[in-house]
Amino acid sequence: MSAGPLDTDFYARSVHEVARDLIGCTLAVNGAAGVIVETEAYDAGDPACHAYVGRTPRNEVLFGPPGRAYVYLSYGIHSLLNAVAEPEGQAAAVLIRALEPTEGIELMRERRGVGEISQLCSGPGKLTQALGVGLDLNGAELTAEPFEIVPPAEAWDRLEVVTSTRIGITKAAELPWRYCASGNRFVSRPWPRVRSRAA
DNA sequence: GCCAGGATCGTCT
DNA sequence: GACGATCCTGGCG
Repeated sequence: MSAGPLDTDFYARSVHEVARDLIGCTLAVNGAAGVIVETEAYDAGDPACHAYVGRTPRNEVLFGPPGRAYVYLSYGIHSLLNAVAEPEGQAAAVLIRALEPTEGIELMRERRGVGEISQLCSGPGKLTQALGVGLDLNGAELTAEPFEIVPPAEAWDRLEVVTSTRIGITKAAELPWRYCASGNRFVSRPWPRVRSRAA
């Protein structure tokens, strides 16, 4: 694939394609980097998408041009990082849920306060802390500093990506819009919890 | 190992 | 005034 970073056209496609193709890409920011191993897609007609209720000051970045970062505060504690997708006017985004750490490991350890590598970026709230990504980056372009997102060295075709239901939401939770690098041990959870007893 | 509960605050009703 | 696209801790088996 191309050697350079991803450009805006990459993001101006179906959010599901973008979510799938981000798997295997390397995300670098603020002196640390990792390979994206888990994402989730949220599209405009999706009740779980923040844009579903219409345009508000909080979610306006979702309605803007693709290739920007949508960062918001979750549970009053965690910053969650999304990549805005689809052409401008189509409010959709990909939640980055987990990374396999590759560079700046020590810096991530300091920011996270934990030593175990598998605990540095194995969750949407964890990876933003490890990368030093906060609300100040909401609306920033993912195609420019301080972000750099580059495609995998190997062709996308050679990466095995599995899909499953999304995690941590109550609305439209049954939609299979979670994408994971198959067999990767740095995902937030190997597989969604299966309900052991039927209601 | 698994699960229940609490932390904490911006956003919307 | 209620509710999260989460994470961590503590209790129990």
